[in-house]
Amino acid sequence: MFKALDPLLHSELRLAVMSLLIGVEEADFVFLRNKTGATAGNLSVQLDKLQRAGYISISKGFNGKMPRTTCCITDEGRNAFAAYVEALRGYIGK
Amino acid sequence: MFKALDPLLHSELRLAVMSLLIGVEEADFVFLRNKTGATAGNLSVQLDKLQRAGYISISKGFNGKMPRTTCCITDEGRNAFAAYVEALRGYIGK
DNA sequence: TTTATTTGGTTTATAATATAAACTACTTTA
DNA sequence: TAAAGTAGTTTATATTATAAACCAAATAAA
Repeated sequence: MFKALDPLLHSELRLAVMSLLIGVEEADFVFLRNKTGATAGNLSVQLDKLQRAGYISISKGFNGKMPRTTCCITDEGRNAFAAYVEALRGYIGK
Repeated sequence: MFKALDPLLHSELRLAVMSLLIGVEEADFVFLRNKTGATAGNLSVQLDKLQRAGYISISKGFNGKMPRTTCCITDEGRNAFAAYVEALRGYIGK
């Protein structure tokens, strides 16, 4: 009845990030920060966790002279997100 | 887009408890422990938090000679649960 | 030109949380 | 009456989330 909820996704900010990334090809740090309203520090930490989990890939480059961190959801991330949503339904119905 | 998720409900065990309570008149400690698979200690702590938040009411009595803790969701709890589910939809779609 | 200020982050210290282990109090069984 | 079980609570610990502090480079202002 109550399947375990992936603790990596059961986190407000990480879930928001995954939710954003699932709908796009890729997204950069500033975009994610703006959309989520998170502080840069918090976002940095949570992106790192998602990357370590293999749920997203992060690449660093430059936009002109400014640094640019780009994130992209992985297949593993997509699957984990789908499984999380499915598990959640056991808690919230529908 | 991403509404804040009530931290009191964004917790696996507390959410499971609320999910159970929303469907019944009342439920006792042992029932909740069995259904959620939680340890008694963890359940005790989380029920206390839900009560302090006003999301459930707890009454203590006896079943014959054995102690019996009965829980019941409050209107506030119902509303909070509904709001939480609604907010979640902003993250997981549908 | 040097001195703020802004941008795009990371590191780290702290507070909050979740959880199990240890404990209490009582009952039932052998 | 000793041991085991029931129904919990308390508390110690590990994990987490978060913001504050920091860093390096770019740009704007004096």
